[in-house]
Amino acid sequence: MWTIIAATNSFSLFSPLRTFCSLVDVKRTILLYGLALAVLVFIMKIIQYRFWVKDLTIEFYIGLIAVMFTVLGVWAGLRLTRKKVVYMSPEFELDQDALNRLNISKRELEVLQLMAKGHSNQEIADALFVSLNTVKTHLSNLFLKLEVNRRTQALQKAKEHRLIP
Amino acid sequence: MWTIIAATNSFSLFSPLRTFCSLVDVKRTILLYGLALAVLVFIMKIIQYRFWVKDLTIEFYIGLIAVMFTVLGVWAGLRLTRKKVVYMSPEFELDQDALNRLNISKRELEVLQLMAKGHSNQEIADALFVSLNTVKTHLSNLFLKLEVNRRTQALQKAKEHRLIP
DNA sequence: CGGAAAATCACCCGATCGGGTGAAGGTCAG
DNA sequence: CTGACCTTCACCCGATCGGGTGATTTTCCG
Repeated sequence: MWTIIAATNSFSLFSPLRTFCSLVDVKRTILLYGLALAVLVFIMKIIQYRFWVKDLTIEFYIGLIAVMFTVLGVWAGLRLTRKKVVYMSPEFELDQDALNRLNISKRELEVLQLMAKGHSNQEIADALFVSLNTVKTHLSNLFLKLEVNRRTQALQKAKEHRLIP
Repeated sequence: MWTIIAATNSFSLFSPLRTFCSLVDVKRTILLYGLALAVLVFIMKIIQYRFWVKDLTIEFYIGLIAVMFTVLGVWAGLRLTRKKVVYMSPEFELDQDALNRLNISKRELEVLQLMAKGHSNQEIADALFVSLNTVKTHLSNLFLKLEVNRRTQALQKAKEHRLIP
């Protein structure tokens, strides 16, 4: 669970990694379903032989199976659709036109995205393996292109232009 | 389905109304579970008498019930937690619960909202007719309550808590 | 009424940010 | 090849921000 969230945070730009995580989810779900069936049969055997009961009512079986698979269904359903919760803004798509219109370079966009996450200039520099001065230069150019003079204003404008979620 | 979404959208501030909706949801879920059980028994009867089969294998029963209640579980789970999905809608509404939970005062919220618009501390002070020091105090308290130490991080957190759009 | 919480303001200090200038190397189209 | 553009980095300096402490007044609830 934590790894999934972390991965989503760190690599939200990489769809291949996201697909990989989903596959793992499905696999785990299938495995757990099999496990549940086995447990179910095991419980029935225990009940039958442990208490010398040969014929439990059909209603009991139905109830047992129903409860178990309802729980499993709820769990699986939530797990397989948890993406929607994590991604918070489902239908965000980078406005490529705005990028061209404002002449914002690839590197500047990266800095912008990290800034939007609340990182300081030093943290951005560390994340991109460049010096603090470089980040400041990129940000200065960004502020010029966005026609702002504060990072919070930049975030506002960038959101309006659909450059960040 | 659509009515539920509409209701959740329109009245997300009114806990009583939301509770009412939830109760309706639960009631409907219980009703549908009963219905499912009835349908299940009905299907079994049909299978037994329609095809002149007296003793279906226990595995068949298990499979049938499992599939049915898995589907039902997924459905119920998604339905009862659909709130999270609804929250993603673009329309913004202040989360009053979060305000109380985080102990954020009215004045602090005003400062937060102005900060979110990209204003500097001095501009916020001018807008609220208070001194720069006051704004700084409010922001310090906000940062404590939001557990951040930068205004951009505060914006992130505030957005997560649905305190700002 | 009394106390808790909120709102207001002040001062200090170090860290960060914003703005300006300059420069070196790489890429790529004309 | 050459010029435009991107990327990288450096230095400087003033403004702003963040954090801490302390204080007074106002508001509001028990």
